[in-house]
Amino acid sequence: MSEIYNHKVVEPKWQKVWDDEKAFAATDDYSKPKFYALVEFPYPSGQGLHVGHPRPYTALDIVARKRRMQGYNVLYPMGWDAFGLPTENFAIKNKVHPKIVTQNNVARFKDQLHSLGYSFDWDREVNTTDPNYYKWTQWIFLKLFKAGLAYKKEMPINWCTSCKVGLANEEVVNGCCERCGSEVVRKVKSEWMLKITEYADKLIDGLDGVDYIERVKVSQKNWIGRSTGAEVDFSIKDKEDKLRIYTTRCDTLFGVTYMVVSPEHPYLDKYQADIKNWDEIVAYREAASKKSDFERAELAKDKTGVQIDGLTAINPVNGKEVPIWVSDYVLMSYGTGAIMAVPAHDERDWEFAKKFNLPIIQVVAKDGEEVDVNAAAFTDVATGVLVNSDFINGLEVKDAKAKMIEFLEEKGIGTAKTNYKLRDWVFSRQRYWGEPIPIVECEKCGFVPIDESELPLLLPEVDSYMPTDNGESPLAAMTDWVNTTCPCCGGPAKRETDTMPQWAGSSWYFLRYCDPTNEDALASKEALNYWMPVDWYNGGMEHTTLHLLYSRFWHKFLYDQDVVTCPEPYQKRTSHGMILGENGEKMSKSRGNVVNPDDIVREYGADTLRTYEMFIGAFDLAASWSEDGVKGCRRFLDRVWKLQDLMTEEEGYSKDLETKMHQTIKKVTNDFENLKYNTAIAAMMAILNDFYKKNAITKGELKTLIVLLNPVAPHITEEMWEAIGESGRVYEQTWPEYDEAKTVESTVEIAVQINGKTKGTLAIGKDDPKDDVIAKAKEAIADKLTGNIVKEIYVPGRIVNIVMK
RNA sequence: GCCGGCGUGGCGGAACUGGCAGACGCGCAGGACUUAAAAUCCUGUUGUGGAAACACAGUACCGGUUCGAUUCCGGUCGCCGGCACCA
Repeated sequence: MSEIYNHKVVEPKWQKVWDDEKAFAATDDYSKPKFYALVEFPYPSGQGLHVGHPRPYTALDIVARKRRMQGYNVLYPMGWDAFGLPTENFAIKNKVHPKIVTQNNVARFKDQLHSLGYSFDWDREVNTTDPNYYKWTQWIFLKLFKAGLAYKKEMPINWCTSCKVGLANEEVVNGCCERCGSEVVRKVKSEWMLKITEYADKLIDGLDGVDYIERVKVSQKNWIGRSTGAEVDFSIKDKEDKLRIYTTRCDTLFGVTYMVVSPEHPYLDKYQADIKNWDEIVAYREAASKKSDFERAELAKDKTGVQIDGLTAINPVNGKEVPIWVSDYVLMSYGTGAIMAVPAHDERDWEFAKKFNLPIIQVVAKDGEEVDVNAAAFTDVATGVLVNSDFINGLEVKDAKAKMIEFLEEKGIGTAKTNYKLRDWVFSRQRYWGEPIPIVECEKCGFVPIDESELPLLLPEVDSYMPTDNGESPLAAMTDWVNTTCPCCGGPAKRETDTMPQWAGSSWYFLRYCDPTNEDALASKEALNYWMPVDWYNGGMEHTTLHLLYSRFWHKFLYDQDVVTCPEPYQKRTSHGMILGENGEKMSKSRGNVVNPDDIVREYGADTLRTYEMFIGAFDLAASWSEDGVKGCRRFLDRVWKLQDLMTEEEGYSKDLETKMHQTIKKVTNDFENLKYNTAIAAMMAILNDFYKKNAITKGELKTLIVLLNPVAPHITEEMWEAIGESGRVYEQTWPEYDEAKTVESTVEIAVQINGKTKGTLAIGKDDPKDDVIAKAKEAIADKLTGNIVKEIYVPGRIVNIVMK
C-alpha cells in the first residue's frame, strides 16, 4: 500500500529539483520551434498574491508545460511591474523608501509563486524599477521624442485630488480616480503627451491579422472610435471667416436648421463685439466650465444652450441663413468644436430643437416614404432615401454621402475627414516612484533630449517624496538634480521633473524577456526575431483599452523604427474571468470574503489549488470560490495517488479501455489549447472512475495519465513517476499521442426515435449499412410502431428517427 | 441609449457541425467500515406519477424553420460587463 499523499513534503521537494535542474529555462537554440507564452506580470502589492492571480498563471503554465513535452523551446517568463502609486503611498505612510518596499513585496510574491510550482524561467525575471531595465524605457521615450511623437502641451488634465496626480482619460472611471476612487477635477498643466492618435489607423487595422478574442477586438475598436465623415465650411454672414463643422451625415445638409458651437469655441471671443447678448453667453460659458466632463455627460438628458444674437451662418448648399447656438452638448475636444444641426435625423439635435422650438425639416425618408419627424428623429441609415434635397433626391444614404462629398470637394467647401475618439496619451505624472523623463529644458534650446550614453537617468535619492499641493513632482524640490547643463549649448538647463506613468514599463516588457541582460540594446535583433511575436498572451479584460493598446502602440512604433521585426506584439490574446467570493461577490477586505492562496497551499497543496482553479468553470467567465470544490479536487488527486495500488505491470493499454484512453488523450490535448481546462480535468476524472470500477490499471495507462495530468498537477505526478520506478522526470517525457482511428468505438449505442422522441436504444456496429440499422431499430421498438411510417432517417453512428403519422 | 456576453437540476457547470439534455465535481439521501465521529468506499440523485418497467413535462418566455432545436431565425423579459451628448 502506498503512503498517504503528503503535499507538505512532496511539493517543496520537486520545486527544489526543478530549480536545481533548471528544468524550465528557455534555451537559445534558435533552430528549435519556439513557443512564447505570456501572462501579465503582476504589480507586487503589499497584500501579496490573491486567488485571482493563479487562474491565468496556471492556465498558461499548463500550455507551457505541455508544449515543452511536445518538443517546443518554450519561453514562459515572469517579472514585476513595480513602479506605481500604492508602493509610493505605502512608503510615505511608513517612512520606508519605495525601493525597499518594492524589494520586500517582490520577495513575497516570488515565494508565493514559487510555492505554486510554476514553470517560469526565473533566469529571465525583469523588474521595471531596475535601472538596467528602465534605461531602455527611457531609451524608447527618447526615440519617440526624436520622432516627434512626444510633445509637451499645456492642457486641462484629469487631476486626482487624493493622489495629487494627473491621470490619463483611461484612468478616470465615472469621474473618479480608477485607483483610489477620489474625485477627479480638471486642472491646467503642462504635460508630456504621446501621439498615440497618429497610430489610430494602424491600431485598428492591425487587429485583422491577429487572433484575439472577439470582445477584445470590439472594445479596442470602440475605444479608438474611428468615424468617417466630412468637414464642411459654413459662411458667417458679413464675415470673412468660415465656420467649419464635422459631420458623418453630409447627406443631410439640406436639413440643417441651426448650428451649434461648443462653449469653448474661439469664435465667441473673436466676435465678441458683434454678439449682442454677450453677457448671456459669458454666463453660459462659465456655468459650463464648472461642470466636469462627467457632469456634462450625466446631465445629457436635459439640453441647455443660448442662441448667439448677432452671428448667422449660411448653408453652403442652398444659401439659407441659419442661427448659431452655443451648447455644451458640443465638445471642443472632438471634431472642430462646431456642428451643423439636423434635428430630423439626429436624436441629440432633435431633443435640442424640441426644447428651443427650432424647425425640423425632413430630408431622409424611410424607403422613400415620409415619416413623422416631429414625433422622433429618423436615423436609420440602411433604409433611408433622400428627399427635399435637390441634386441628391432619391439616392440611398450611402450614395448620397458620396455624391455630396464629391460636390463639396469640387466647390471647395468641404472635404472627406476621419475622426477618432482616441486622444493622445497624457504621459506625465507628478510623482516620485516612476521612470524619470530624460529631457532637459534649456532657455535657449527648448526641450532637449539627454544623450543616450547618459542612460539610465537614475531616479535621485530623496528624503521626501511626498506629493506637493501645487501639483509639482517631488523631484522639483531636488535642486541639485534639477539644475544641469544643456546637452546642446552647454548653458544652464533644468531637468524634467515629471516621471512616466506606470504603463510605460509594461509597454515593452515582453521584448526584454527575449534577452533580459543585454546591455547594448533592449534585446538583440536575433533574440527578437526568434521569440517574437508572443504566441499566446493572457490577461485581464480591464487592460484591454489601457495596457494592451499602449503596448501595441509602442510596438508598432518600434517596428517603424526597425527595432523589432514584427508589426504586432501578440499573436493571440485571451482573457480570464474573475474569481469571486463564496457569496458570488467580488472579493474584498470590506466584504470579508477574501481567500488567501497561501492558506489553500498549506492545507490542500499547490496541486489542489491549481486543479481547482482550472476546474472551477469556463476560463473566460467569472466563477465563485467554493471551499467544498477545493476539497473535491483534493479528493480527486488522492484517488489518482492511490491508483498505484491498483497498478499491474503491463506496459500497454488494456483492451477494454483502449478506446477511452485514446479519447481522453485527444480531449485533454485539445482542451488544453482551447481554454477548456475544466472539461479536460473532467475527462481525466471520468477515466479515473473507470479504473476504480475495474479495480485495475496497467502501468502503461498510469504512465499516460501521469503525463496528461502533469501540466495541471506537476508535483504529485513527478512523485508518482518516481514511486512507480520510472527513470527521468515527467517534465522530460514526450506528450502522449493518440490514434484517431482508435478514438472511435467499433460498436455504438444509438437512440431510436419516433417523431424525434427517444423510444429506445440499439447497439450497432459503426459501419453497419443503413437498411440493417433501420430494420433492427424497427424491431427494437416494434410494439410502438402503431401508425403509418412516412419517413425513416439514419444519421450514421448517431440516431434513427422514424417519422409516423 | 449603444456595443458585447449570458440565461440549462439544490449549487459550480457539460453537450462536436442541429442528433439519447444534465458529462465531471459539489451538496444531499441511503448503505458499508467504526463503540462513535471524521476520513474512505458503494448506491441513488432534473421534476411529477409509479415498487418497478415506464409515462408525461423540461434548457428564461412567446412564436418560427426542421424528421429532430440548449444549439438556427424573429420577438419579449431578466442579469453581467464595457462605452456613453464623439456630431
